[in-house]
Amino acid sequence: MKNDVIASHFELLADLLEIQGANPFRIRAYRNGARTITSTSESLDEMVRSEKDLTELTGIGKDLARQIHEIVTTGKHVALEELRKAIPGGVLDMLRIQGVGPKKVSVFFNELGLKSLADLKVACETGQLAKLKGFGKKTEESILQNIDLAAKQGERVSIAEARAAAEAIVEDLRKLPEVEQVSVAGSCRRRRETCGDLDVLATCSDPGPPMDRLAAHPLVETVLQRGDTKQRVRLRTGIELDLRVVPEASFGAAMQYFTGSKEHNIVVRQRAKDLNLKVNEYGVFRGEEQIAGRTEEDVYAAVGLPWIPPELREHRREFEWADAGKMPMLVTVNDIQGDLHMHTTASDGAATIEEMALAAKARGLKYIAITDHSKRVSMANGLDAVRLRQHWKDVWDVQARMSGIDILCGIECDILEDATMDLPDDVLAEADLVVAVLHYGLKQPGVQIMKRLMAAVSNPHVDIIGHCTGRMIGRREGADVNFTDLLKAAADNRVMMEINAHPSRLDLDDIHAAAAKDHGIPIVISTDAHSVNGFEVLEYGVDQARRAGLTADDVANTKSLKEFRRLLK
DNA sequence: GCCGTTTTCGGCCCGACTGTTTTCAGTCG
Repeated sequence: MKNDVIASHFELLADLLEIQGANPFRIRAYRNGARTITSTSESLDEMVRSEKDLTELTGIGKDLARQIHEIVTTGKHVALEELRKAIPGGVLDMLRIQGVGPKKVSVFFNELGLKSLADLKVACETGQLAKLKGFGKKTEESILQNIDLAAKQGERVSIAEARAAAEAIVEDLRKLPEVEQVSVAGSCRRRRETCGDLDVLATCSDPGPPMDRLAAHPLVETVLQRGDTKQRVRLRTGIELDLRVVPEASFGAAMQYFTGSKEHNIVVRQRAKDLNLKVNEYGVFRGEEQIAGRTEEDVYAAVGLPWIPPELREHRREFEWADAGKMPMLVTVNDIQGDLHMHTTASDGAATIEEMALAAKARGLKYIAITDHSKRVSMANGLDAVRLRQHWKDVWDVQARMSGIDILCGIECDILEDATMDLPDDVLAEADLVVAVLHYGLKQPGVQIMKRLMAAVSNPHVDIIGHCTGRMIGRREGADVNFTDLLKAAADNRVMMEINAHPSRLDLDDIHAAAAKDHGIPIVISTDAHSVNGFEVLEYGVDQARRAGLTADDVANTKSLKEFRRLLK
């Protein structure tokens, strides 16, 4: 059973408890537990079966440990099932409506007996809601307006889409002479894989001009809220954006607050409290006196912390690193010297070997590996042994007439459903670099998926496991990979792990890339470029590596080709 | 429900905006 499944049990339980009006700290305990579970690389299923002590995990106490044990060993979850009996599933859907939270849902269910979004819509249309105590005409109208969007609520957009929109708005606001500073914040600044909404922060003595400017921006569909310092809008794409305007002296504090994550900020504020200080979006205060706030560095310093890179602000290991004085110097795009996964017209790429090499060179890369598909991927015109050997000759020809970049003869070789490789060993042995991947049969049971991955890892010619789960973010679940076993085997067999930089892949994800580092496994960040523009996604891969806390030294393709070759088997 | 190098009980971050209210609750991030 995947960790995410267990975590979703606790998230659902927390939602149901909220509707029941349970102790908010008990609810938070369940949510904290869920967060810990999703950010643990090790499989909880494995931990239970090997009788490890789950309460060693932060936020998992005796009761949650017992419930995890129950879920894993029996497949049941009595606490959750009891609550679900009391509250029909359709009631939970109401939580997705903007402006409707657990308290209101509780009233709808308990006082009006509404059990679904459809019930609620009828109740609004017939004016039943406005008759309730604490409700009025405006609430009714607002619900009617938002109810059809409820299905879309909670949908997240890729980091690429999020950044494109947020950065366009930032650039536009920057043009205003009144605006002093403006920046993207929130999960987009933390470079999460997906964003649920967008956050933009500006400093300006008068919030009017930036708010007016945003409201008139072509990407903006409607203004949802507008107050003295905060404006919320919905973009035409459906995603919502918050603009916060604060005075210059509060910019750092507001950036810190507005970048989050919520969990990270709770720790920062708790630490401030322990020092008899208060942190809010306006600054760090001792009593009435503001002692920091202009820059983020000041804010962190005031609570005894080094500046923490936004990518690490998830309340995972950043405070531990800060306390130990071991905040990692995160890898940057400029550190990358090589790209070890790309395609050409020989399979499904849009550019020739030469065009790809020239484009890579123009981007400052020192070496690349040409890794077209193997034959199993017939729809991508994958290569058999004969075509592949000819292709490599073509690579040599290009190399012979090109200087300033080294080109490796590689292959993206499929790991077939029966756990054999798509090309014979003698062919793989001739390659400079073999990237082994799953493309087909991703829905096979975990046991078979692992048989395939373990076969690839123990193949003497495989150098890298590429996009190891095969997921497509928001569209397709990845394979059921047991990372505890995979990473151990990769470390034992000197196989590297890829972070695929394409914004719809990004696996290894941050959690497992961090675990790979713990195993001493070199990570490669590869673009999987299918055209000369395909190299542009590199930064998304680097961002994922940064979220994993990786330094340049942890990333194999920051090294010179000579040093990189030493990492190969 | 979790947690503890002052604690095994008594805490658990903080503020903006809205709609419904005369002082605040609910929602959101």
